[in-house]
Amino acid sequence: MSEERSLNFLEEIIEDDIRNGKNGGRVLTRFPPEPNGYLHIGHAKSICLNFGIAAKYNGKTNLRFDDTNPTTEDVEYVDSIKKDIQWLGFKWDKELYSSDYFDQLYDFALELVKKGLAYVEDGSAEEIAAAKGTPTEPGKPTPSRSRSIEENLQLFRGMKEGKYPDGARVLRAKIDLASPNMHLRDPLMYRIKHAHHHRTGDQWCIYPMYDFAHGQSDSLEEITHSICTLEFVPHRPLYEWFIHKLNNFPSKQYEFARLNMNYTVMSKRKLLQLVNENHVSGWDDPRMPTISGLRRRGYTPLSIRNFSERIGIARRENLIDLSLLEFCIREDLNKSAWRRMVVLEPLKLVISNYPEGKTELMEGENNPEMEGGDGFRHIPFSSELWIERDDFMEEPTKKYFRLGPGLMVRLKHAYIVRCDSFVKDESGNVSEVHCTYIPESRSGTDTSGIHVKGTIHWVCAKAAQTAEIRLYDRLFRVEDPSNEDGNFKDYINPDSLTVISNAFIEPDLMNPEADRGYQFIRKGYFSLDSDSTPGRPVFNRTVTLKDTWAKESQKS
RNA sequence: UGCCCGAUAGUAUAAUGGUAGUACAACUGUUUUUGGUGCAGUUUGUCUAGGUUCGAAUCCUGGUCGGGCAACCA
Repeated sequence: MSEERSLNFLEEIIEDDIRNGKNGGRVLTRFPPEPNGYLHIGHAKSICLNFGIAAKYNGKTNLRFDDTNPTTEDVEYVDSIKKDIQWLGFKWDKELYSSDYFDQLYDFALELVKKGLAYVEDGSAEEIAAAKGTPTEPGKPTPSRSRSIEENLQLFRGMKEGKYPDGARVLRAKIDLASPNMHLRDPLMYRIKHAHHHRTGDQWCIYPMYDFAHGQSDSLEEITHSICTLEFVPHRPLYEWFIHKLNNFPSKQYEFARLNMNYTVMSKRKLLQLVNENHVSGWDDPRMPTISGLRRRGYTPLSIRNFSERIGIARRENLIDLSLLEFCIREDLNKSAWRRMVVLEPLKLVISNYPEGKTELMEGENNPEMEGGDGFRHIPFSSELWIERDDFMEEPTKKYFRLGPGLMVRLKHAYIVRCDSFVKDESGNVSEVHCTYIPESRSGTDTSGIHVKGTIHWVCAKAAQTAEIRLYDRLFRVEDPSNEDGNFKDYINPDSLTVISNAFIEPDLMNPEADRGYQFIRKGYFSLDSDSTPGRPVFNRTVTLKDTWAKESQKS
């Protein structure tokens, strides 16, 4: 099942650890989101890595919500995160919360205070920052730094008991104010926040900071490999300092480069702005790089897992081509999506030698990539059809294989027709194309001996139903909106959404399956949107088909 | 200009001192009742200057370039 692939650097580390009998060969990872937003494709990379690597080495993965900041977090996010991970196809071992450890973390903090390794700081945020120095100048101690252990104990307990207002005091680790690593200049461990927490309610008014809480949570769970992104590299000495001073389980932190993708943004802060300022309809807008957005867009879990595998894991900054993601979903959907015919921009085609009241039922396989076609459906055919407007040219160019005066095409699953004439309306637009059909050329029983270069899709005008179709394009006009001058929102693509309110669909599509991918032949992959109502389907375009003709015709 | 991380085709990612490979993208050709898919092929690369070595993408030194770090965020 698994093909040969060289190991990434984390797998090498783990195989080394197993070989050396570290942790008795046990592998336990964790995925630790803060529940303050929806998961995006970058998180998917991390999820696939953490769950994938554990599974590969017979280990397990915990889901731990890093919920140490009550003012930004909410159960709405907890629920969406769980749903997204499950949808991607992963099962966590334990569902845990940093807030479950608040008592234990408080005890750890007391222990450090008692060891003289932490102290209560009275200075304001500004005073603390000023005393920290700069990267090129060492910091200076604040008056609080020399407090006695007894006094620290009393003040820290007072903080917990709610004796002080927000911002009045903090607990700091006593490390090294002259360290070249800014994170070691007596980092904050606890701050006062009289805020309601989504799980612990009003039980606490002090909350631990990330650097203190995260490592000790890893330790408490006996996480063996704590994998995070590159911006935490400078935090690692601090991660190790706390574990060492508390003599806790020695979890190890490893870092990899986060995912960046062109034509989108990937930070929660920016995604939140797009939602709050209504540049998109919500976190699950199909243009968003969120997992919920991709799901609604029609992406499959498999395609996202394959994408995560293909982009690789390394420690250098990257900007992945959107085209790779698109390749992954086409690859999956080509094999599974049911083919249907839909006309987005209609033009009437009249077959003059076809009996006027007659209807035939043509057979169309669901998926030609599958053995036996994955079943088939009936498609009504009659003398009047809708075809795509750009499948007719009044004055065809050399390599145009579609309809034009005198030209012949195959109507998919039906007959070959020859264009005899066309009609224009008052404003000069082509309104009807008149053809004759070749009766012996019917699909499957073609004895005409005629070979045509083009095949076009169509929908029977009498039997056609209508649907709303939403066409999506990239959300931003530029590859890396975060790195352009000015605000990233200045680079939003104004044409990222095109709505076709009345496309003609073949009748079978009036009963679409919600979780199925469809390929609208020659147009792209589509999936049913949750805005659909009975009798009024709405389809999202997941991705276009590759279109070498569009490329060719744009050249000239 | 303090500390840390990094640099291999357009984009990613392998090669762990011994033939620079793979995928996507781009381009050819071929097949095809989707200008899709499939198949075959082509183009494009080790940041730089030294050093070690029979041999360097890999090890060492200097430089250049890119990124990160001074939140009571994670």
